[in-house]
Amino acid sequence: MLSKPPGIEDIFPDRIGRRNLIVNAAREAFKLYNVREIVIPVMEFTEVFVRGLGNETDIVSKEMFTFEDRGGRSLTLRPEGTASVVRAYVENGEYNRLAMCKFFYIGPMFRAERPQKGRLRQFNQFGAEIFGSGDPFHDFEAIAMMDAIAKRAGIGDYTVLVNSIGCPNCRPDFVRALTAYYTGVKDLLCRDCASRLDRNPLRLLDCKQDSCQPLKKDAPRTVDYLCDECKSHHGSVKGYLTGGGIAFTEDPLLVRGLDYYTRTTFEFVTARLGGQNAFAAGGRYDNLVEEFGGKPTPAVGFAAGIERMEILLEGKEIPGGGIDVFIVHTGGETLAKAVALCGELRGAGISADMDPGSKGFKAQFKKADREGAAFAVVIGEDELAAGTCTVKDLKSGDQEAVGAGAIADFIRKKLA
RNA sequence: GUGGAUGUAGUUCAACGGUAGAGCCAUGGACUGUGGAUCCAUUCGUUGCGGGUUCGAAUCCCGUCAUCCACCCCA
Repeated sequence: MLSKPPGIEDIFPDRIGRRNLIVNAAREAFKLYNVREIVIPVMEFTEVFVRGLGNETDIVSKEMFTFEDRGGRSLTLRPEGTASVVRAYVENGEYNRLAMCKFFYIGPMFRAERPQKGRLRQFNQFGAEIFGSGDPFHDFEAIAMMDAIAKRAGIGDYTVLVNSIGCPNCRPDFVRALTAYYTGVKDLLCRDCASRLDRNPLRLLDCKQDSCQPLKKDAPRTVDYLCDECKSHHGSVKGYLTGGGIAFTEDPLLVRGLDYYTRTTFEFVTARLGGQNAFAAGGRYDNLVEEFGGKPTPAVGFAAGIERMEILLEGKEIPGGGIDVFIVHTGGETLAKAVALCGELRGAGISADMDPGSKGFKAQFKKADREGAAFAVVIGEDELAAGTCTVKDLKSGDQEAVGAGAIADFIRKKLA
């Protein structure tokens, strides 16, 4: 039997209701926040991600699906959305000359990781990017937007973590202090942290090893090293959040794995995702547009994992999914009538289905029930003779005869 | 990339080295024209795959693949 590659899944109808709930919540919120959809390519020249995310990041150095096209150019299946949106924005003269643009995207991302709970090789994200403003209001807006989406989707018990990792002016000071501190306690570090010290010192703060936890207590804090501008920016973001009624927790240990972030970083975390704890995250990236060859343009954005949000919605009743009408017949001439009625109802905007095979009433009603039909419409010998149909409300069990020509209207009224 | 666990019917799981089974689902019947409840019946398998040990392997061993979980990393 043929099978799918590891970490890639088929999503059958039973999961679609839950996904739509999430995606619709996102679309509604984006509309409310005046954020417009952009469809970005599923693959880019590899350079887009190398330049965008940073050569040293894990994503770029070992998690990308990269291959050569027929012309020998290196292409990569997108591991995230921001780099593509920035590339598209910079490349498109019509949009990048506007003072401000807000975009959102929805679609699959690809990372060659070992799959586990909440972590797939092909997974879906939606995300938003706000270009053209360095104002802390927009940092707030990004967080508030994601918060609104989570709430609309019905996700509870999560925490919003917020931090500032400074800018190119003040971050080097912090990294220097951090490196100095951890070099001093080098012997106490776990294996992974020893390599982080060289590779990516910021991530030392993110270590989950028990033995490394005590070391964090005295480690330098990002917020203590911020320059005046970053400090005031950070303060304003927090002020907006408090004013906007968004509960958040300051987390000086929050650093992100991508190189492009500046100043604000944030994560939406929960304890219900196993080894993974974030279902959405983002931050400010004021230098990326310029990095991509655009004019200096501050920006802020976030991305959310749809499958992770799905996990948080598990066990929740998702309404809907049933059809309006299932048509029951006895074959022969009644089958012809049933087919005609089925087409008529569908044409009238009423969802309808039937089984053309010759089955007993019982089997057909069973099927109507399983399909979640609101009504069963019976066309049998009796109805044929009388020129009527029997309409049964499957919830109440009530049924009544309705003239054959008036079914669509009758159903429509009942559904309203 | 590292580590651990697990692979048996559509699904959830049983079966001491000795005939592969049950619940759920599905299909049909009880109910000749009425679903959800109940009862009854029926269908369903190369025991993931490949080797090995054995008179005999779902069971033990080796390999492999897959899944899950954790690390790493990230949404």
